[in-house]
Amino acid sequence: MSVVSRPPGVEAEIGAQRDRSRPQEIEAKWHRRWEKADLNRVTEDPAQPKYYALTMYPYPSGDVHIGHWYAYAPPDARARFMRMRGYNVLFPMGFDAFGLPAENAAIRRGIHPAKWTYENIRTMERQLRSMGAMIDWSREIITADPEYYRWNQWFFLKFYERGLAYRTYAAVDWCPRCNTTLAREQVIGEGRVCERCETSVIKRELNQWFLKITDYAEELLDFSELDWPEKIITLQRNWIGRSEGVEFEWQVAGTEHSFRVFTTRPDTVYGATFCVLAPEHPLVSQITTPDRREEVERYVYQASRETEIERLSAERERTGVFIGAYAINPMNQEKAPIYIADYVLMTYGTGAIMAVPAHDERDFDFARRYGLPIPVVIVPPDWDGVPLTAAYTGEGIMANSGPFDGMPSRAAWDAIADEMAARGIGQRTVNYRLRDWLISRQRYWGTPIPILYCEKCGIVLVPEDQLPVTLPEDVEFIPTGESPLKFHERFRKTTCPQCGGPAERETDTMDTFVDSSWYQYRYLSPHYAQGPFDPEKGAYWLPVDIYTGGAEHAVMHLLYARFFHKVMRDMGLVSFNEPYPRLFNQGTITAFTFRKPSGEWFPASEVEWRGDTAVDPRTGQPLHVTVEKMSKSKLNVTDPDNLVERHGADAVRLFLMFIGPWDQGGPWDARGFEGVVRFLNRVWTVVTDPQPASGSPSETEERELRRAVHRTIKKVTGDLERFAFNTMVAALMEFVNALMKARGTALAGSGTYREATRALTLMLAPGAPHLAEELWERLGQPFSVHQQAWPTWDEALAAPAEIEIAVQVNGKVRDRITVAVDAPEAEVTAAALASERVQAQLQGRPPRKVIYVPGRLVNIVG
RNA sequence: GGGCGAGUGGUGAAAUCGGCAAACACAGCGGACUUAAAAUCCGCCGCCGCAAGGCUUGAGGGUUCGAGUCCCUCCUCGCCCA
Repeated sequence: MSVVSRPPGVEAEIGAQRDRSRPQEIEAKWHRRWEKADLNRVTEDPAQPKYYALTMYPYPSGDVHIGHWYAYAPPDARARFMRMRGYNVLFPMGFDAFGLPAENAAIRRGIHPAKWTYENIRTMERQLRSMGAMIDWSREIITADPEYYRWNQWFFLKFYERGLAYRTYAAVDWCPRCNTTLAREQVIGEGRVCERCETSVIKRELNQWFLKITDYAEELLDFSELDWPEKIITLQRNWIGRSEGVEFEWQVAGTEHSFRVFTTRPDTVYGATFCVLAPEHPLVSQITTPDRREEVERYVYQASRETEIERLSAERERTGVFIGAYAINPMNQEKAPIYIADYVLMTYGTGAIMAVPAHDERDFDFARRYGLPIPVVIVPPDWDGVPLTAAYTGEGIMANSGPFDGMPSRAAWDAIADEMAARGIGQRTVNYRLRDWLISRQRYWGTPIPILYCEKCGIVLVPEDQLPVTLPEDVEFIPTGESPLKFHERFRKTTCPQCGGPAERETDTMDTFVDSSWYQYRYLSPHYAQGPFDPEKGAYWLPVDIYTGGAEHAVMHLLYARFFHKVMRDMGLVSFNEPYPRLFNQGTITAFTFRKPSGEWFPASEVEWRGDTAVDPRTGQPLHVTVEKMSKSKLNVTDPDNLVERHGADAVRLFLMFIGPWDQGGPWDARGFEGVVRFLNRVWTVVTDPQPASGSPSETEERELRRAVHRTIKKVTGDLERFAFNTMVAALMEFVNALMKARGTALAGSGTYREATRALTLMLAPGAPHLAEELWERLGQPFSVHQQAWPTWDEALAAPAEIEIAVQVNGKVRDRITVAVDAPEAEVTAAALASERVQAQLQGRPPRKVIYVPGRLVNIVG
């Protein structure tokens, strides 16, 4: 069989070299010792500066796979580094334990969601321990614990009291597969699919609970206190979608009716030749003339069956129906026919628009289709007066606009807005794309919404002292798609705390993003009973110093948490403005994914490579290869257990750090893993087996090794600070290569060499905590390496005595000269000019200019 | 259609402030050790060229003494929005 290259994506046989440190033994040994010494227990210590390193907690899907390792090992290394630098570091972990997969498992396999979830959590805790993460497990939170979700309910009551939680009947997004409503943020992309299961969502009209995030829209647009990736900020800004405009009123001709429109282009108001109402607009049924009624009703019905994406699609022909009525343009009193069209949505703005065909693309298409006039009111700079072939949306000079003619459109924008305000026609408003946060979920496995419906008193809050409203355990899971809570009589039927009469509980549960909106506070005091967290602990630990996690949460979790935090601030629970002042996103680990010609997924673990072609070994059929996010359904999930078992957690940690920039992610490919295994073996060799030759090393040799030590400390320190884990590992490799050269020489017996191996061990501790601890012990140093001070460097010792300077002639390197590090400029340039190769290039001409970049190069311009 | 990001050896990548492109690895090639292989250790390893030398960071242009890095146009890919 001609297997040419090793299959990527599968953890192949890693060359059978022995791991010299025997990772299986030492890792188990140090797990026991650390546990016994309670090394990772963190307590508040006012004498020490604190550092709260938070990383996004996982959903307990059942196993820690390579993506979790990628998310947790590097931040753990960085947290360890901060601890060695003298900070009291909190690096907590918990589980986002509510959610649908647990419930689906219950329906499919008859396991109770609680049992499924808690068993998964136990497994994942064990795996996280094996990673060697410095997690203080005494602070663990599990959001499915009543002790936790009680505070979700408490927050809900507080939000309600502040007018930030409300119930309304509305058309909302519904996932037919998950059988629940979704928040707008959970409906993804062009296809408008469910964030969890990728099923197309539909609209349903239901009574639902919302949190009023739009009250904070303006403040959420203030990113000035955030040190976040620009990309996330842009996503949030676009999501919130602030637009400034004017809202004004149109009178329906010959009636008492009127409607309001919102426009961002008041400067084009004189060009409005018709108006469009959303088919759902309440006015439609009242102002449609009898002769148009039949056609209008048909159109309204048709539109109701279309999805929002169909209606908004740019490629689609704009259709609509004239409803027989006219509206009066308040600026020039002209009559404009009123249409309904599906491209106007009831959910955005006022559900009605003025249509300016000359200056809006969609209105232009519509006007052309229905033969409506397209008067130009903003003259494009180079316009020759012929009819427009496309809408002109830029700026220009006003025309056909009464008193505003001749003005630049930008100035007319304000002038018309002011005029409308002065005449009482309308006013400037700000419109947001952001909608309120829909939190009702028609599912069992979530936080019950603490609300009762009483025949007499209406909506009644569950009193604070009756919290938590606990989920009943004895429920039946039937695949009807309805929440089991609906059929649980004892849960549903209760008495009203106000009047004592019969009442029914709300059977919807909360979106799990409520849980994650404040979880960082619960870690501080996970069992605190007087509030969501102990304010004394908060005073010490808050705010979070660094938050790490995936970028996929940009407009979900990260936006909700900011909103939640601002409400908490307004409640007086916290005193600062942002929950996560500093954020760093890691990339996604993807995987090679294979499909048969039939389109069926093919398990990545069974693929055979023949050259560059992936084939099914049973049939010899070539497979279609793509790179996808790891997912069980795509059969491309790699789990690192094999590698961990064989080479230890340290090797897996370092490999994941080494493969590339952490914020970049990339396809998983175990080729290259041997590199870190070899590196760790070499570390073991240089530290435990120096093999000194007799005699004493030269002063230069010692100085060079010392220089390597200090240079490496500087490099590794800087790299860890800026999350450059890949170059940190590279720097350590380089350092070990230097030690490898010193090994076996007289240098290996020197104090300098011992200093170097000591520094190496300390610098290895964040990335490879087990091996570092073992080496530390073997160096005869006191337990624990993780409680040592991070090594410091001396700039003078890190600097070389002599440096090589590139000599360029007209920007091209022609020679290199070696000079003393502190050589004065004149000396360096003189040496450069003296170079034979430079002279050859200059051919006797005097240089016109000489540029000297200290320590780097001399550029001679001839 | 709009916004943002990316494109560097056979491969993963490095170059932190406009200053020697390719650090560190993987793969490959050669050598030492070995009866042999693996492992290990040492060396070579962008492209063209016997060499001298020339060329090279998606393509083209510009700014600059000097551009992977800044600016413009275009191509490809990714993400988000429409």
